[in-house]
Amino acid sequence: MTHQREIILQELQTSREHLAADELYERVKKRLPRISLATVYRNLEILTNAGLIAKREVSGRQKRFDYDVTDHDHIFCIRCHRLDNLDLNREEVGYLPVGEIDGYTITGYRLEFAGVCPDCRQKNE
Amino acid sequence: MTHQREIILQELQTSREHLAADELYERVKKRLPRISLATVYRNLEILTNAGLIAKREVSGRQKRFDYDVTDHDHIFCIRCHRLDNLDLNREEVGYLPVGEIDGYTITGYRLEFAGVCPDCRQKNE
DNA sequence: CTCCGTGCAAACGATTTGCACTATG
DNA sequence: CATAGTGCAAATCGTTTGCACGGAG
Repeated sequence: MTHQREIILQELQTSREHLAADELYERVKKRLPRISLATVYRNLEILTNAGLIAKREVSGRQKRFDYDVTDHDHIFCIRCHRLDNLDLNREEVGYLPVGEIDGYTITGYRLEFAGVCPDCRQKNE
Repeated sequence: MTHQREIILQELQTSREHLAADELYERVKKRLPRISLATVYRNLEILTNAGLIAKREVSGRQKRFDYDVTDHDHIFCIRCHRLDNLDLNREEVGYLPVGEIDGYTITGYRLEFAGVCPDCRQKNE
C-alpha cells in the first residue's frame, strides 16, 4: 500500500460517489499534484483486484469505481450521467433466475436503472 | 437506403447474432471488399436512428448491434463474450420499479445476465 | 449539375503499456 | 541493493470526423 494508493482509496471512499478514473484523478491531484493518470488507473486496478473497491461497467463510455463492493444495483442519470447506488431489495423484486437459462450457466446479473436524477429534474423547471 | 446500407442491414439480420461493428465489417467486406469501417459505423448509426436495428451497451468495451429492436434482456458469456437474447418473461421476473426511486424519475432499466454459454461449457470438459 | 454517401486517413477519448527513474523495504 | 511503484510519453482500442471524390437522382 503505497502513499498514492492510499490517497486514491481514501478519496474514492470519502467521495461517496461513483467516479470515473479521470474525475478521481482530478481530486487526487489536489493532494498529490505530481501524480499521473496512469498511476490512478494502475492503482484502481490493484484496489479492484484486492476487493477494496469495485469497477462498474455501466452505460456510457467510462467505467466507474465504487467504494461499495457489495453486490447491489445502480441507477444512472440519462442527463448528467451520474451513477448512484440503488437500495433495492432483490428478494422483493421477485426471483431473478439463477442456475441455468438457455444452456447458459448463470453466474450473475446486472440490473441498471435509467432515469433523471433529482438535480436534473430541478434544472428542468 | 444505399447499397452498402442494405448489405449491412441484411448481414446483421441474417447473422442472428449481436455483432460488434468490426465483426460486422469483416462479414460485409466479403460482399463489398472496398467498404470502409467508417461506413459501417455511419450506417449502423443511421439504421439505429431509423429503428431498424438497436445499439446495445453491454459488458465489454464494444457496443453490439441487435437485429431485434424489441425491448428485451440479454445474457452474455463471461468466457467468449458472446451476447444472446434472453427470452425472459418480465412479468414473471417480478416487478421492477417504475415511476420514482430515490428522487429519480425512472425511464427504463437494463437487465443483463452473465454466465457461461453452452459452447464454452463444452470446452471445459 | 447537385448532393448525399463513401473511402481514406487522421483525430479522438478512454485506457494501457514501455521505459527509465525513485522510493521503500 | 532489489524491486515494486511511479511519472511521462507513446501505444492501443473502439469510435468519430474532415475531406475530396463518386454515383444516383
